[in-house]
Amino acid sequence: MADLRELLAGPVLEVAPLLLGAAFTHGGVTVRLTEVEAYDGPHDSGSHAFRGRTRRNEVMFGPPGHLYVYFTYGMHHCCNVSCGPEGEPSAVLLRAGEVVDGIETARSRRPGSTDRDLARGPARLCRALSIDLAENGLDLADRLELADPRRFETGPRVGLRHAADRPWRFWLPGEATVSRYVPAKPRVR
DNA sequence: CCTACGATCGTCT
DNA sequence: GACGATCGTAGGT
Repeated sequence: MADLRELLAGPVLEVAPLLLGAAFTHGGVTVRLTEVEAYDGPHDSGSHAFRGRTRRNEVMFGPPGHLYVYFTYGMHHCCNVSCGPEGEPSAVLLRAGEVVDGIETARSRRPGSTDRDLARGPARLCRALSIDLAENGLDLADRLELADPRRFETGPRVGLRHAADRPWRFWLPGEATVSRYVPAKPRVR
């Protein structure tokens, strides 16, 4: 198989579906990715990198194959795989997966959850894998085992106010762990 | 099944 | 000072 970093250096819309079915291991738990979203740096008003480089998003500008972790809503972490050539701030958000190894550990991190929901959703996935800001910038070589997704579907991204129309969410058909589509809530007041 | 709401704080303006 | 690439709970159908 070609070098992981080389594969991830391609355009984000080509890299995103490549991650479907991939096994991602961290913190003693392995997840098989079932749903991801593409974020295309400066061309994408939904991207954290749309207004340029900041301290938070600098991993997106670095080499491909590294983890970009951010903290949101005062309580949740979400993680992305940086991709595209160095200097181009694109990334793929890991939205959901199926726990395929270390399930007892994952259960202990999310007490009361059903097995299906352990890594269903970007913040739950980070919780199941014990990922927080300490993992920002982590090199994913040896943690990501790419599969060969023969078939996938695409549709609008979840929960964004801007550029919500772009069909840049990718998922494996028929997977129980794929989130239902929830459009962003309009602001009142 | 579904929709509505609020928690809570780092980041950027 | 405003807002968010979310989630869990509450309550209705």
